[in-house]
Amino acid sequence: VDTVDTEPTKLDRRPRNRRGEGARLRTDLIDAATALVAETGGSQRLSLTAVAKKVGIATTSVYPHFANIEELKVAVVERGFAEFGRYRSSASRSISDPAEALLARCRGYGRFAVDHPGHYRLMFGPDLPESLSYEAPDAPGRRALRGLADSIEQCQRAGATDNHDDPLRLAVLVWGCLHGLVSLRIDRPRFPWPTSIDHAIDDAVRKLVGLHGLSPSS
Amino acid sequence: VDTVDTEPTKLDRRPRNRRGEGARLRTDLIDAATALVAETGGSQRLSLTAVAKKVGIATTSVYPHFANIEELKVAVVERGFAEFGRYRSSASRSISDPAEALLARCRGYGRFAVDHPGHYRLMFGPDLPESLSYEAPDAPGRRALRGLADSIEQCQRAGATDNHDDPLRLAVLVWGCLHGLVSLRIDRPRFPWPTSIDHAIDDAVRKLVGLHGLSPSS
DNA sequence: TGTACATCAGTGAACGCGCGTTCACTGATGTAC
DNA sequence: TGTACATCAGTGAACGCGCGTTCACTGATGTAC
Repeated sequence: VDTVDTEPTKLDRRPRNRRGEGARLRTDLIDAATALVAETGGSQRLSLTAVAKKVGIATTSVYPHFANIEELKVAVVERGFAEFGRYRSSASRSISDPAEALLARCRGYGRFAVDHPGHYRLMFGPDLPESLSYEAPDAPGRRALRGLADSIEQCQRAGATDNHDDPLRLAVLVWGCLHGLVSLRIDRPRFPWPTSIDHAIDDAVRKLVGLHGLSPSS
Repeated sequence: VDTVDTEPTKLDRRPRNRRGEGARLRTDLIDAATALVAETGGSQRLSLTAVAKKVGIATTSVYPHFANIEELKVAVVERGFAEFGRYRSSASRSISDPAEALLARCRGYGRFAVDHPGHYRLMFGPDLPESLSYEAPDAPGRRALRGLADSIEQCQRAGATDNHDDPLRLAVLVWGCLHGLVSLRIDRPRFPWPTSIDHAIDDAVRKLVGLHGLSPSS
């Protein structure tokens, strides 16, 4: 039997912001949406209703901050790309050899996907909001790709490979393969993968870029 | 102004099956679900309601044939894998050289994905029904992978490559890369891809398997 | 050859859920005077 | 120093939509007799 005397309080209702601090709710909403994407492993369950419930406000209170879910998704994706960049740059920090740096950055790519599968699917899958969809040359995905091409070009200049194709073309190829390797791992976690994701990435990148003379163990 | 005299007929209502032919509705439902997956480019809009509407029956009439959407999805996916197999085998038919056959089958893989993006996403994405999710060794995806490994092994035996790694391990690597290359093409159709999908697949597979001595143009 | 009836192949109404979106509103609080 | 009030930060009710699922039902038709 429930304790009848407990008043039917609206549970987890969020305290109202002070005057002038209404913008806080905006970041709280992005936090909640980010958490929902992480929890549900995708953007399927990302709805204004679910986000409002998680934050503890009325659904209608979302509207002053975001006109629709799409805008909220964009904010989540932008955060995701920022974190994605940190993964890759921190992976190659303090590595001077360009080939080792390239491999480390690619492993960082994989680690981000494994750590944040929901965000990865949203960022590189079919649900990416229109406004970020790689059409603008300064879209975050395009910038990441240019970074990969730069890293490959460094390898070519340092003589770490005999492949002198267009670095951007090579980068697109490497990107595609990385995407497939990590997508399958996060979407088929129970498949008996014969090697670790790091090993698979190393193997693929070495072969695709034609890196030579490196110790084959990572 | 509408012609008022037209009775409000339930439009597109499907004629009732003859007695004993109730099973026809089952295939009609799979047809409709297949069409919906093809139209919407995924399984998002695949619902009992939508399928029933498309077939022209009451929603409740689906239940005698499928207990839930999951069962319907399974039927759609099984059809998809059958078609997928036809793509790959017809691509390599009448090719005797094992390396050329491997490349042709991989291009067939890509063509299936480009021709049927909705099915491809369902078959290789996170929405695959549990019962088909690659755990059983005889799951259709597992059989396709073994076929790829066989094709690679033929290349090794014929001396088309110097790589003598475990063919299954190589096949998993190639599969991952193929998956990424085609997934990005179908999910980012407006990206300025520098090469055709066929060319990208050829390039990647040659490098990953280490094929040599082939005319580099496909 | 006729007819009763079991069965088949569905229908229709109803319910609750989560969702997006509108509209009028409320109550606290900073600030102008 | 007090107070009126504009504005800020949200609320609550309501609507229609698509969805899954239940339940009792209906009408045609093949078949047993």
